[in-house]
Amino acid sequence: MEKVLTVTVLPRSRLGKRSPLGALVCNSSAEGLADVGGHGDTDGAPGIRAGVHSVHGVHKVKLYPGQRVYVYCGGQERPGVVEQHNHVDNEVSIFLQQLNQHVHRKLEDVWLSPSAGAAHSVSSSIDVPKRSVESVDMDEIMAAMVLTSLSCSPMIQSPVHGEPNPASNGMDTTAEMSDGGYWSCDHGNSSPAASPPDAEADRTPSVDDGLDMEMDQMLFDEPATRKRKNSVKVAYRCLWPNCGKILTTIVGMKRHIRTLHLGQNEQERCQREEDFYYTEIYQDAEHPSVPTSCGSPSSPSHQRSSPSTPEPLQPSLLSQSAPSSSWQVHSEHSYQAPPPVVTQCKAVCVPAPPRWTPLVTTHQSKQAAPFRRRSVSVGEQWLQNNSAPSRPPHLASVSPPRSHCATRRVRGEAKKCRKVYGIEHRDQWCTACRWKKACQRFLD
DNA sequence: GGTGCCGGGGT
DNA sequence: ACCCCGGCACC
Repeated sequence: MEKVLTVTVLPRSRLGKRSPLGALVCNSSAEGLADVGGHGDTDGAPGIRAGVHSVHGVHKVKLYPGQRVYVYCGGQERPGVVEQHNHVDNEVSIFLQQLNQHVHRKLEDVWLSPSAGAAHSVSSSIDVPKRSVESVDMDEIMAAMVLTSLSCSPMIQSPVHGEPNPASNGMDTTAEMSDGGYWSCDHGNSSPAASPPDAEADRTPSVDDGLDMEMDQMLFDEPATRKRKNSVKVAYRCLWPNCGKILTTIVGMKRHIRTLHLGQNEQERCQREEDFYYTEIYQDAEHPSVPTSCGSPSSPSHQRSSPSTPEPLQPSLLSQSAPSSSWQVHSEHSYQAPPPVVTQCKAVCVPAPPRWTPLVTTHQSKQAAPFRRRSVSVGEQWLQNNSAPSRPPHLASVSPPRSHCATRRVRGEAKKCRKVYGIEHRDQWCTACRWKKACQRFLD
């Protein structure tokens, strides 16, 4: 099944056999959605809880928005409709129609069928499309994927914006952009002219990407995700072309979609289709704006490569990474003299020539590193004078000129292996001496 | 010129 | 990681 999914659904099959997403989608489409709780219910236990899926070795059950579930509330079991399933907390947000209120329950506390009525067929109580597993087709698989992605926070997908990858090429940018567009772009003027289902199909690749990412986040980045989810306000945005209406309740949004977009006669046929036409949006308390920025599609690269954002980042990254790399450089050889010299030399260092002021950060980081004093060789001087000024900053930062404020290690007073053993007993030298490195045996 | 050793290349 | 060596600074 996984194979089918991987090959059929995902254009770029990146899901390995053990891919969590593969497993989830698999379950979502075949068990989680079409056959939740009804499959493998061989022990005949009534009042199946969603969590019982773990009995089948499935640890994550996907409850999709609109799915009918049962929970205990006010001392009795009440039917409700899933609004949101938070995989991270394993918490389900449920709307209880009877009480007209929203509740949050742990997944374990959610029933997929009423506990009353022991012989109640599980599958009959579950509000699922009446289709067999064999009839799982593209639509259903895609639906599973879309629903899965809908139920997860778009914030999860947006971290890319936080740390733009300078090396990302056009392809990457495009993919990410379409992703962002999917989540939050205003459909008022930038929506595709295609009909919504087509639009949905068009988006599928991006959903794939997003899904991939968010699964990674969900499974491997839980703390961060949880932290974020708790601090955001949830709203729902209508994805219908030229609509973009935002409502705070999922029920209201569904009603909006049904009445305004789907129409009454389509209501039956598209029982759950309204799920496809809205998306959750999150408003962070700290950043009161829609998570994924929503630039005009005409200038997609503007967001990422805008000089204001990534550029300041670069120096800071450099200034953070450069020292460590310098440290690494200077300590990479185990035979080298230990750091005592370091503190001494740090104090001796002087700033780099003013010519390099644009690269202040690079030099500052470099300053911290040098261990020794070193004068400029003719060749180096020439390089510095001729090629350096015309060298683009990023190249310079990649391979900065040797810092000539550096100190070359003062020649030690101690005798070295060469002197002690003589060149004829080279095999008795310490390794460092043999390699023409700083003597390890006779430290200064 | 001898020596120490850094930076870099090869495996 | 290990090994080698060109090249430079210092003596």
